[in-house]
Amino acid sequence: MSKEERKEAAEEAAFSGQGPEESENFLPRGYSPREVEARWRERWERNRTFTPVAPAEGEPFSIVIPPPNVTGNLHIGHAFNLTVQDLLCRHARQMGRTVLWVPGEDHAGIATQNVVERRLAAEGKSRHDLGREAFIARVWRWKEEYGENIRAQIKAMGASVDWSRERFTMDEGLSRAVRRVFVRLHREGLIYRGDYIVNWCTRCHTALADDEVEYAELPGKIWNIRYPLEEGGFIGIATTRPETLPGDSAVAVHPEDERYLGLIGKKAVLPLLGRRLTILADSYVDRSFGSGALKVTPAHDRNDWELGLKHGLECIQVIDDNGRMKENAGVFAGLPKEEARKKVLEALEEAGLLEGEREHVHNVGHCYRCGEIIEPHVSTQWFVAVRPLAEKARAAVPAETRIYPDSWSRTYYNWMDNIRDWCISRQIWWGHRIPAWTCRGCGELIVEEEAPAACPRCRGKELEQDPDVLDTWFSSALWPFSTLGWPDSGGDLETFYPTSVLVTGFDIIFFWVARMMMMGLHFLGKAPFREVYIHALVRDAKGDKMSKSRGNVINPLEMIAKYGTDALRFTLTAFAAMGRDIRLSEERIEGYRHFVNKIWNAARFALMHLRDETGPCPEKAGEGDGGRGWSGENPEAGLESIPGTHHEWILHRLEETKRAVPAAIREYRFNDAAQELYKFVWSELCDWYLELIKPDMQAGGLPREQARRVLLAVLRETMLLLHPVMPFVTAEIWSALSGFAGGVSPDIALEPYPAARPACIRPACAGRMEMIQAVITALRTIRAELNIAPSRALRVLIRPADEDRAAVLEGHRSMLVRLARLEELRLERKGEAPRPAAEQVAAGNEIFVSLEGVVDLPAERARLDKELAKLEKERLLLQGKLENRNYVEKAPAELVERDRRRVAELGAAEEKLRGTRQGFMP
RNA sequence: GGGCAGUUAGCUCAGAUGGUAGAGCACCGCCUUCACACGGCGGGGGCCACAGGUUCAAGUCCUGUACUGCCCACCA
Repeated sequence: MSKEERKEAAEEAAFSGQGPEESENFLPRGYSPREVEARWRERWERNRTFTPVAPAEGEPFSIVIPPPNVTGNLHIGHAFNLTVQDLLCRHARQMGRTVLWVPGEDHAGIATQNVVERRLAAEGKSRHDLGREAFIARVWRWKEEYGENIRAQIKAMGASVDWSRERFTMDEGLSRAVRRVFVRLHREGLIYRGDYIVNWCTRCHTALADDEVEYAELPGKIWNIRYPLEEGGFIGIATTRPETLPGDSAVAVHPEDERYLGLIGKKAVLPLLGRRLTILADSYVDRSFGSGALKVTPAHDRNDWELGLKHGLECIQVIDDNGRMKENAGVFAGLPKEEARKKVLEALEEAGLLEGEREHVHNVGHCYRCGEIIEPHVSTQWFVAVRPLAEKARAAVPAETRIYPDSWSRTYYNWMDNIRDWCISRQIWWGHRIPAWTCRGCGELIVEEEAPAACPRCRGKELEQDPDVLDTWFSSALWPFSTLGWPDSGGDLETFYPTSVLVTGFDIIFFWVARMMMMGLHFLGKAPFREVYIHALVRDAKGDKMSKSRGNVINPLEMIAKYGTDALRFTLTAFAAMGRDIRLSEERIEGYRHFVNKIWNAARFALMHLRDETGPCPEKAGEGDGGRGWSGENPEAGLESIPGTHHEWILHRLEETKRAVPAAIREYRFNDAAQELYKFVWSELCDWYLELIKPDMQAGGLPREQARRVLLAVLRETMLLLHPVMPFVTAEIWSALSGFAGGVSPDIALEPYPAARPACIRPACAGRMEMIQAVITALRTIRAELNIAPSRALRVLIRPADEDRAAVLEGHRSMLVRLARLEELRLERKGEAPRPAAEQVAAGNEIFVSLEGVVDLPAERARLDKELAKLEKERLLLQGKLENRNYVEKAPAELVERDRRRVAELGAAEEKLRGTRQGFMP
């Protein structure tokens, strides 16, 4: 049977549940995440496991979920985000804190509206065919229909959120909060309405905030155009947008530009239209770019708008909100702007005013929702004057809120320092309608939380509500307190605000984090989070940012289906230290699925041995109805006094891991936590400890009882350590183990973090174990490199380095014999080496493996040469160091001493090996 | 233009307070050892981008260079 065939056969057996062990054990042979996860999800939900009960003493722990788009799909970024939050929540629960994790969804104004509009378009209709009310009703239906989708996906990740507190940005409570905030800011003069040049999407037909515009470099052209001067001659102007020419209201040059000094204050004539344009001076103009003269079009360029304000220029709109030329564009009226560009150029050409063109790459803004090129557009919009809010928000970091990693603080400050007023009105229908009404009678503007019955000034009844809705981020900005009940006080708001930590990607630091800080501080007087953890952004295969609407999302559900949620979560956790740019590879998830399976099988092994044929055993996995002790005694008591280096060692390592993991989590070093766990479980518990107790298990009697007690304790606590990262497999195993541990809770999610056992911290013992491991590894290496069949037992002489080591090795004779497969082991400090023999030095001990009957002299000679070279290289390196007087004098004495000992050891080892090699010469 | 990251094994990436380089996958050899072939044991593979500097000692600190990526601003 080939390797492949065997693999297939094994998979088949596991899949069909027909594995050879099936009837012998109560955990199936292979871990099948699908079934286990469904069962625990259902159970946690049914039992409301994650609804916090009355706050215990001590500080509660709370997180509000970054709300995903209600009709969106979970992408890998969400999966990562959720994993981190869930890890923190589950860990905090273990630490005894009252934990609230609030779930919810965002109405995602433009994105959701776009989706529904696309649907309509497929039916050949537009939103205008339905009318506002019917359209909104349709979006709500869509939301009801598809909202369950994202909810199920959050559940699939194992997120321990409290579903009884789920919120939606458009639900009644949150909408009330939105109106309250709007009205209050308006009364405080921090919300105002005005004309402004905004980023306009001619397709979405709405204004966009600056950070909703995405820039992309596109090849374009710069045209040089001659503007005739009133007094004769020309002035050369460079432009990338000739179609805006009809909207020019001035020409600008640099005040110190010698070429144009004489022209300042004079007039130029606008080509094709003949309007007189003042030539003004402003230091904004870059003398070195183009001709150094600039046409000023306040209505269609951000910078020109600023210039226009400064110099009191006329603002002439020539492109309408659909991207077509208006009537005042003369002969170009009615043309789409792209057409107009061609026509303008043709006309200039004809008039002999086009001097030339050249290639030019420039950054063009695009709508982050639909990708359409953004048109600067002057219109009446609502704004938040954010300066006063931003000052407070800036000062709160790091005093009130610490940002991790700290480097992001700088980005945060930078943004706060350069902040511009926030345009919050959007010309769409899906969202929070702006609570402002205009009186038809007297024109009074009324801003109220609820629709007023009549105009307070003229008593008129004809009031018209502002048609616009608020930027989605406006309601998002209130999320940390609106979800906790604000504007009502008390309750959750009192208990859980400020929240403990916000977990989010850096891509929405400005959109969201900064604004939550501003609103939280302004309305509650406290920053909304004590800490902000900024994690890496998961990008798609090409390294592009994934976004809700761009459609380049990767579906983690596929990964879950293939490898299980725990494998995905562990992978993401192991990734979580990289500052940025995560590109998730499927192979890696697959690799960690092996880890999950390894854990599962370690548990199967334990259960097999824990089953005491003289005592009770649980009936079934997953139900854990045992409740009876497995051998009468409290299995946890007196672990530290169980003799046996292997027991002491694993308990010692367990204690170290128990300390290291929370330390890493506290500092958001999730990858370190994952690595620590991985190494402990696989390389130590499975590779060594489980092998070491097999003889104990076979021996029966007291050794077996002792091994079982240690194994049970270690495995249970290991499950607790793993649980925040891998909730499902640990819950299942915990439940299966619970029958052996004296009637404890079968739900690991409610278990406290294991208490430290100071008596089990024994570094000296760990050192002994490591020495034995080194000897065993040396023996295995000899076997492997000399191609000695695994079935062949070895005859070995070990010359221990000293009496201490001799005693330790003697004390673990059976361990050595078993794990290195020996048939004879002599431990003699002066023992005579067998000839021929393979030799190796491990931890100072000289090891000889008799090669009688397995002679492969050339192989052994080659091996010895390799070994010698390795030793010599290391020795020379260290000797070089020690010959350096500076090193010897300045480095810590213990380090120098260590190196000296090592050199001596190496020298001795080399000498021994050389001696042996002599014997191998042909 | 300004700022910030990254550059470590074939690939994807870890390497906190400076002390002889690690993981996963891939690769090579042996093994159907009674938890696991999603496994076991062993192995090969890296002058840690480059150039200087600080230090007894630098992947790790400093300066500069070269690529790559991101963020912010934007030049008509």
